[in-house]
Amino acid sequence: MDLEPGSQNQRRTDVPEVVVARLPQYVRILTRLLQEGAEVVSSQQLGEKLQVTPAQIRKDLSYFGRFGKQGRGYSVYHLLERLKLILGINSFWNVAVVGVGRLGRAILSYPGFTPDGFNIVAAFDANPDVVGETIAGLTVKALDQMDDEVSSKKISIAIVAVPTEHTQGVVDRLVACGVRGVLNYAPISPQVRDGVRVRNIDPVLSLQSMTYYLTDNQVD
Amino acid sequence: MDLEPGSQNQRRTDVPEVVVARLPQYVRILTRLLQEGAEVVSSQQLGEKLQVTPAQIRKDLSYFGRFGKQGRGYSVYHLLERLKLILGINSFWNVAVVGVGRLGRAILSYPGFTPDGFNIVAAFDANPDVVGETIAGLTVKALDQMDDEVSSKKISIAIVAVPTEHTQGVVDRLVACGVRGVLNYAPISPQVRDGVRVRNIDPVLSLQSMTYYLTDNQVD
DNA sequence: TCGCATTCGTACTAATTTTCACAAATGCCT
DNA sequence: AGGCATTTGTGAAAATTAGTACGAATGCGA
Repeated sequence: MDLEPGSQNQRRTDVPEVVVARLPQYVRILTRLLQEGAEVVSSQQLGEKLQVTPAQIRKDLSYFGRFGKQGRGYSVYHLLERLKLILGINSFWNVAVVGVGRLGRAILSYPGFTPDGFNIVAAFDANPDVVGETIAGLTVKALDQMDDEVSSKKISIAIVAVPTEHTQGVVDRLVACGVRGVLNYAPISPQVRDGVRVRNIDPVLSLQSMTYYLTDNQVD
Repeated sequence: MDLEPGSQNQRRTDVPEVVVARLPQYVRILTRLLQEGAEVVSSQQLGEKLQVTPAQIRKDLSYFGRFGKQGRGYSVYHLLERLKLILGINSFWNVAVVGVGRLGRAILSYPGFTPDGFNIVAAFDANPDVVGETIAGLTVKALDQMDDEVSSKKISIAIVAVPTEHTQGVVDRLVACGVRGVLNYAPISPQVRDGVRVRNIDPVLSLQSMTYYLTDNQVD
């Protein structure tokens, strides 16, 4: 079996990260189109909604296979299913939230994770005053229960919202427990071993790259 | 006056966005180095801390001028000052938060914006029950007071944390009031006219591009 | 059934971004 | 003062990413 481009068995490392990063956006639009009752969509229409060229969409999809029909476009339903499969979001992921301060509580109460298949099934905090509290139907556990819970509840992703100075330590413990993906809210970039993935949510960095374009000495 | 590369008067539109997006990270590291008492840093050292190549750092900086000394490196203090000036974060920005639900409250209480020069000076919400409430020292105002407040308090950036279906409308109103930068927390990408900048904070998209690499049929 | 308007998938080309590699400074050490 | 180990800034090369353009399907309507 070989791995020519366009094969469903495309080696995953051959796909540029930028392409992978666009797929969830395609999923978003397709989900909405499906709800609206659309059966077929062209790369042209998709491109308009996403502000990218139709060619880029076709190219992106071609890394994974041939999902369209000439003269017609893509089946909204089938393309959506395939993309979910490719991204691994066709089934649920169990997620732990670590750090139940103000931000952690907002995350636990945020209704946007579950509909997209991310089930928050555990919450941890280092503060004994918080441990035992129930938030959004979950009882907060102590950090030393992480290992047990991660195993028993098959948690592979953690959302980390702890103070900056504790973040690397918490991430290390999570990785030691078997967590393979981390969504970090602290303003640092935790280091992890190969095979573990980190995404950072850092609003200040976003603002700072925006102010560049808002200063007066700009041209555009 | 011409605009050869490396000039401090480099046309801002000639600088790739990826480069601009890296500058705030340089600022982060330099700030820490300054606190730690470092006086000089080489692109080599900077690169190690940021996991990028020294060449990339030198190239990035060269878009804006020549800040280093051969054989020595960069003055931490001076490079930091220059980068802050370039990014427009050498002085304060007044920021409004729109949407005072759970997420908005977490944002209002988040202590990370102020030290980096983003002063939250106003909060708005559509819900009359919330208007008048005081959170983190700010009294929540009604949406129709936005225009007055944005003018009188010289607000140029808004953080929007309202329900998805109201987001585009709120952003439109903000832009009409004169806001030129928007940090949006809803899972859509609001459309704005030229000259207005948007950054989206979307944890679900981050998770979905991560699960791709966590699924079993991967290679790396 | 045939022609035609669409639209995909992809080879090729263009643009962008990163990395390499080296001349030119710099300042430390003897 | 001179040599040497460093390290910058930058052209040129390499790698990556995006866009063009066209042959091959597809299915609708006459």
